Amino acid sequence: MAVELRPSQALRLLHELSLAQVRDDAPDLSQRQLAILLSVYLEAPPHTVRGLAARLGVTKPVITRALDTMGQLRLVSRRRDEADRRNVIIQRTVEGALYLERLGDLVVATARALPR
Amino acid sequence: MAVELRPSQALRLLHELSLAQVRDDAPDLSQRQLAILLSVYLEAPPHTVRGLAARLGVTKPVITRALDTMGQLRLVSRRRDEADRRNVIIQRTVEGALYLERLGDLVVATARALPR
DNA sequence: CGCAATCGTTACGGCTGCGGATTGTTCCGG
DNA sequence: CCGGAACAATCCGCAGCCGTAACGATTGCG
Repeated sequence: MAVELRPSQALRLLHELSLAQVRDDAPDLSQRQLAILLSVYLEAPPHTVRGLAARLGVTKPVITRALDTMGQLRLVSRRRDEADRRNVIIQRTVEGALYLERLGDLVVATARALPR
Repeated sequence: MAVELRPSQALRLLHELSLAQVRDDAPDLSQRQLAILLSVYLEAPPHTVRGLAARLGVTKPVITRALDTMGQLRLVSRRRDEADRRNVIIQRTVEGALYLERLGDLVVATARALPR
């Protein structure tokens, strides 16, 4: 067990985070998009459309569309799997890593400012 | 300073939370809706449409629409301010309190399970 | 070698939320 | 008492995401 947190603190944390997200008009990702992004960056590659769909419990078009959107934002990129050209490998990008780095820092800073 | 958390832990926390949210097909609120809900439940009343709009930095129709949606979900309710009948007072509900209670517990449980 | 299976994408109709402008009601100052 | 200000709701056209059902490309089994 690592992070001790009371329910009231948890809700305050979510509150501050949601306010921060809403205010700065960054291209706020949907819950699904964020889940995909975090899966790609935190779990071991390779990542495929089918694998992500199974991981999230959603259909494949959901993944394809989310990748379209996040690809335009340069948060992820796609590449054909040359070993099996039916597959598409989802890859990380510098912009995506930066996005998550700033997001992580925001959470840390917000958590640190919580009343005890 | 209360809650110590490293960036990698923060991202893992978000990852687990987003996966949980995506999987159970609960009526997942948008970021804005969540921000409104948390403002209503964590900040001191009374809450008005105008006040919430200013708090979030969005226009009033955004608040009205979000209240429509969350009102149908019974997460909040609306009442005319009898003192100034131009105002609408946003009120908490049992269902809303329960929703946030479960959400807070989920965050706590997820945080507790994070690797040190 | 052909044919079913797999994989990702696209097409379609529908739903929801958005911003901006407008409306109807209520309040208040002159 | 009345005209403007304040407030929330509604209307409008638009953009994004949804689920289902197709589709084209690729693979590998029989």
